[in-house]
Amino acid sequence: MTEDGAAAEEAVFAPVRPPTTFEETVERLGTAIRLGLLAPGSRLPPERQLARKLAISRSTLRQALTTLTQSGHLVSRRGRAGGTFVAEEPPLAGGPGELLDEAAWAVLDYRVAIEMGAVQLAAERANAEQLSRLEELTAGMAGAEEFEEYRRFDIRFHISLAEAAASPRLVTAMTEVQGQMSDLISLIAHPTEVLTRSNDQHRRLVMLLRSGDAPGAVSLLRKHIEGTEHILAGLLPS
Amino acid sequence: MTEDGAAAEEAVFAPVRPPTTFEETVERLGTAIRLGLLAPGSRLPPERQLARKLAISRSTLRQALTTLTQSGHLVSRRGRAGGTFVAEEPPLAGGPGELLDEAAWAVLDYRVAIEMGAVQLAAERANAEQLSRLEELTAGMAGAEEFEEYRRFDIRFHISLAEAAASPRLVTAMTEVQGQMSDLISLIAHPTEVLTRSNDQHRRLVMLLRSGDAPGAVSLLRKHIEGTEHILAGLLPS
DNA sequence: GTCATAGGTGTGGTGATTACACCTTTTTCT
DNA sequence: AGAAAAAGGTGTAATCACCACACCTATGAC
Repeated sequence: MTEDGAAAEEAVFAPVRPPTTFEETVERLGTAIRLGLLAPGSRLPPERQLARKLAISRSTLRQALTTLTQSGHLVSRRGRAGGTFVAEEPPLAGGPGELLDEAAWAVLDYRVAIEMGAVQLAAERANAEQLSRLEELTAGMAGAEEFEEYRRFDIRFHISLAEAAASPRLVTAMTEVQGQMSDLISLIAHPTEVLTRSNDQHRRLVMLLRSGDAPGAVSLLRKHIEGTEHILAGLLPS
Repeated sequence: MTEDGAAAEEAVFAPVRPPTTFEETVERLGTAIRLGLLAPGSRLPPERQLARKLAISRSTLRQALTTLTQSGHLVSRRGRAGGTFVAEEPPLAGGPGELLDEAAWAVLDYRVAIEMGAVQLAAERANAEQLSRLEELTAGMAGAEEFEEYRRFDIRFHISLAEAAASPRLVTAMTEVQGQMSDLISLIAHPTEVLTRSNDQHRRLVMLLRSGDAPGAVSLLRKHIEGTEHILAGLLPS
């Protein structure tokens, strides 16, 4: 009883490795692009202005921009009407034979938490406008013809869920989760039947949110997530 | 529709400010001590060894240890049987008139997510041993005579929940959440009736986990958390 | 054709972090 | 008593990330 679980002790003495500002910035912008939060072709704010928003020096920001330019996420044009633009066809997931270590799979548990929390709070707080937006996104998924298009709507749907929860912190967490998920998602096939069924769940979820049925919404969401988990379970490395 | 919610955009361009290694280390160890994860009087590993575990240089670790020593969390003794020890009576919360800005309250939403996720997964995965430990902790709370003692058991209960979910990432997140919560908790009074009622919920929660009733457990937990939230709601700064 | 607005470049300085060598204190063992 | 061992305590120099700032270059709008 005086003994704590081993997991807690491990967490305390686990390696400390804060990311550098440069790394964080690449991660932030790169994720936003890969998730389609920054639309292809759209223009970023001018460097000096963006540096101020991010509260970092222009030099560091430029390091990040250079990295993302070299990786094909961004293109920059000089001159008066120039600027830094999101590439028309940004690279989607990591490289082709990307290594997926055990750590990558740990997101799944974290995802359960973030999504459940978002849905619970959305059921309590979402306003009509936010619910309409969620509905629009399900319509978008229904009309999508390629998986990539579907996936972009799907990502926005889940992030919008966090927005409907009116919690900036959950929006950040959800963005992070979706970014890490996309590596895993790219591993699996997506027959249209699966997508259709998945989108049915999205629609029913919105209905439950409309009626304020938090337990129902949470329970449905858990099932929704389990779908992905079961498919991925067959691919586990260990 | 091409417009994204404003919250997402804000999250992308929000200030980037990664903590330093020194700050992270103080935070980690300090939180562990304040939460009672490192018991008063217990001994930390020798500096060189701890530095290796944390994957940082001894110099940086020593900066953190010095800070925590000056703040009264640690004491160090020299000589062969010396070492660095957790103080017998470490300072609990932040200073007396600690400033609680709006940011401090954002934890509450994040807490909802982490706790709900932990409970859901615990209902799915917890083994008998872990459930017994949770029960022991409720017994500890029942027998506690001072609030501080109760609170220590309470913290361990919630962290053990995350351990029962078998998710290291949730353990880390839960530890972080509990650490940030403790500033808020210290703001409110705790009559014994409230604590008793709260612990009743703990016990019922364990029962639901035993029976594998995830929806029931999650729903109860949400109510459990709401209790704290409602009390705190009256103290909001804005 | 000029000027405003953008990206591109270079310099120097500061603070965080590291590696490494060495000192001091205290217990334990012979 | 004396030596060895194990711990914390100290100092130094190198490196790296980040920043502020000044300046150059390209180019579209008027």
